[in-house]
Amino acid sequence: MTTTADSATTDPQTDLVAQIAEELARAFRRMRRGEMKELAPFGLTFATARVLRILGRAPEPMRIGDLAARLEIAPRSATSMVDALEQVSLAERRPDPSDRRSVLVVVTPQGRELLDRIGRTRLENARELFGALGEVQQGQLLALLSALNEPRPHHQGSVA
Amino acid sequence: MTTTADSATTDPQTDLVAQIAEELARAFRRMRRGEMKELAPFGLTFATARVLRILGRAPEPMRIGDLAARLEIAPRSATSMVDALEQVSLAERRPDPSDRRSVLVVVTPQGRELLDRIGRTRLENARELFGALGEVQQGQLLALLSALNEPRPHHQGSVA
DNA sequence: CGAATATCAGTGACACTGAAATTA
DNA sequence: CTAATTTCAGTGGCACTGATATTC
Repeated sequence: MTTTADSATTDPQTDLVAQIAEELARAFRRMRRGEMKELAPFGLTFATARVLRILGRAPEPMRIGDLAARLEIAPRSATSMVDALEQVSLAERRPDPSDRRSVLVVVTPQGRELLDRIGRTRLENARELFGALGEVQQGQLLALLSALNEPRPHHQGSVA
Repeated sequence: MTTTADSATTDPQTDLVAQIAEELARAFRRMRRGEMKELAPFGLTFATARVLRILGRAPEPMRIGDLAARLEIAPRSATSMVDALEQVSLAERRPDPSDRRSVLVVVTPQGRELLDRIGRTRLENARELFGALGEVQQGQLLALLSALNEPRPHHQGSVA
């Protein structure tokens, strides 16, 4: 398997993954651009809205480190995200009673309210983008993307 | 509207499109991060590599404006991209003989050479990511993403 | 003249790393 | 003391807008 193509530029397999990469990037950019425009009036960006959603879905206040892990970004970056949310009163830091090194982040009532609103906005935006697909196709797309993102056995970890 | 918004609403029912959006973003970030690491040694970034590929595929030298349109970015941004490529001698500006307002961008021999190399690198990276899918599934994914990106008439109201 | 083309200047978004402070 | 957690400081990537030549 993995018929390692010698003629990389003419291999159909090559073109396939390369094309997927292109289309994936394009879809993401379009989605991001659209959402940025929708969210701006609410004082949110694409990234901060995502953070707010994640915080809102969390069953309990999250620590910065956990948030970073969930977002797949560096802890320092999570700090800045929380800064941004706190600055517009959509989230708040609280001391963690069980560990004074930690900080717990909670969504404020305003944050809850906004989440509800942007949930609908986002939905329309997403429908605009994904509306080209029928429901069955949407399901397929979700399944395929989820499969991509699923952690799977890897050789040679990038352990430093 | 989640009036009974209790804590543990992970809501697997949160709209299909919302989940697609999440997975799409995740896949993009993973891809981007992986490629950035691969490309850095060559003095390229995710975006400049894309520009170089597009220039390399063009049958003839591209004008900045056309490049911007192809990239779906502002002309001013395309200028910066070309700056970056020119700075590392992978592309060059040329006067457009037919219009002195315009600039034509061409890939240098070094650029060609590098394109060939990163083509292979990129392939490995993409296989790493998309390898979770079989060839048939890859084809499906490409078809679905392409359908998303296809320009289509605006519509109000949804299928449901 | 108005329109198109590219560039200059400044900014915003979002991620990174490395170093420091606090606490376990 | 070592390790974990967060934050500070600085930087890199990549896009944007508005203003400014230059040329059509």
